[in-house]
Amino acid sequence: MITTDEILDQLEIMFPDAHCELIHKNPFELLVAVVLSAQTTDNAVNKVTPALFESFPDPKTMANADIKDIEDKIKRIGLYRNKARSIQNLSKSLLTSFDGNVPQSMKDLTSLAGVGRKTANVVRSVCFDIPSIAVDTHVERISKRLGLAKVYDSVEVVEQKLKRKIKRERWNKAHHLFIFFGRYFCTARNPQCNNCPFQNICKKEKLEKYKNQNK
DNA sequence: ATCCCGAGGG
DNA sequence: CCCTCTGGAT
Repeated sequence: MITTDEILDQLEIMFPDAHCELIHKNPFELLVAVVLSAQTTDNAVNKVTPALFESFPDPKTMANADIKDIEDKIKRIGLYRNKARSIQNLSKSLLTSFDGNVPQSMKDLTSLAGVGRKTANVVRSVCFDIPSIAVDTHVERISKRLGLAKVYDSVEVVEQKLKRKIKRERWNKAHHLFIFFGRYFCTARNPQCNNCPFQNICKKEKLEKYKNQNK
């Protein structure tokens, strides 16, 4: 039976430069980019953020902007009304509660508009190098296909199981390895099962059977 | 459980 | 056409 460490070793070989692909120059920009990335490809986010940050480079300008100007800048990605409201309100909170800085604690981060546990984990990991496992659509799917979590586990349970099975010093890298594997190889539709090194342990069929039952 | 919500791929 | 994209708030 393959160990979790061996899975990660294999993924390191396949994706030696797995990293955060959201363009950002500072914690504020990453925070906003991650909020924008909900249910949206990071490629799409990277197309709108340069112009967005040129107009609104910091919490103060973002907080004082006309909401419609923010909406126009991000219209091409989905859920743009909610996201515009979130990043403006989040910017206001950064000014009033955190002296204009992005906080580091889970509690403070998730107090911000549009910031849930997944977004907070990404910011903590990438900006502050705090060991974290952010469970998004890719990490959830990969974890279940590789049998690291049960098909019926919630994202919270998936996070707990990954943290238990993966050495703490590998958490941050493991997250991006799963993202790259899920984004470029073990995709939701038409994954490259033919040349996959994990065929013998894959729970893909089981996961799909479970999902079909519950709809 | 539902809504938000455009763009790109198959 | 249908599915998916680094979810969160109600």
